[in-house]
Amino acid sequence: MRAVSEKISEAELVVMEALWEASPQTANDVADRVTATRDWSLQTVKTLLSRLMAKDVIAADQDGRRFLYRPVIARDDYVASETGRMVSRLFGGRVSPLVAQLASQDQLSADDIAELEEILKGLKS
Amino acid sequence: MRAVSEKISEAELVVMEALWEASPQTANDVADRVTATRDWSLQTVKTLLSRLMAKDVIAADQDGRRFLYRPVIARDDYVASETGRMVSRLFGGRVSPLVAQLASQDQLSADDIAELEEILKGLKS
DNA sequence: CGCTATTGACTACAGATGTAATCAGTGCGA
DNA sequence: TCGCACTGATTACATCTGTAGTCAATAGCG
Repeated sequence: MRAVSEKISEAELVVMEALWEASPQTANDVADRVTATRDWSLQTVKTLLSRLMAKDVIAADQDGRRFLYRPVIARDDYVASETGRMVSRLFGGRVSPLVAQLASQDQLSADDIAELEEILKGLKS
Repeated sequence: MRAVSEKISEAELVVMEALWEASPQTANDVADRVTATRDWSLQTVKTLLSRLMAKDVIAADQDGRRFLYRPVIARDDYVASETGRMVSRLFGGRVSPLVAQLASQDQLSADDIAELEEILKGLKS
């Protein structure tokens, strides 16, 4: 729904994922989640939260002397916009070359193939 | 084949695309192609060529007092690696959620669907 | 009631990126 | 032969990004 205007950097995305997993969360909660994967300091996570606030992709509600952070954009919306950008940048806006590409790289498991057939069946109805 | 190690930036990619369209080309040729889409100066294009050289993703052969630039990595390889990164970053490495995503956004044309069926048919054999 | 621990805000700083301007070498035309 | 135009190399500089350190306010403990 809401367009994702500001660019979210690689490091910022890690923080977004933590917030998409659960929200709202305090800076400490987010840092705990993030440090499960990345060796970042608490300050680093806080800086990234600030930058995400500045970019208006997350918001915070005061809770005593701390803030509870939450995403403003849905993960689905972000994924949709990123996917669209990539399809247009790399595949001239066509989707099937993308799938052809993945197929040629042997990236498709048998399960993937079965699921894709299901999806297509649904679309043809 | 050759792994795409160095990160290619947005602006650099525009120059890469020009070289993938045709190669080898002089800096001026590249600039001409690039300025069809972007309002960049010749110097900007030359800087980007230098940076791509430093990243070893293009090479240049001397031709008199100028250079003839050419890509070192194939577009297919780049596209494959970028696609893989995106699939793992956004879709947990699974391809079918990607297609499901595109389907849900009505990004799939009838032609796409037909082509996808063809691709799947080929894979099942 | 004053001190300390907690928490957000501000500052830091190097490397990447976008976007050029300027410098310097050299081959070609006058 | 000499200067200029053309071309790559070097330098410039603001912004973004990654990764923190430090400052300042304040709420709760002793």
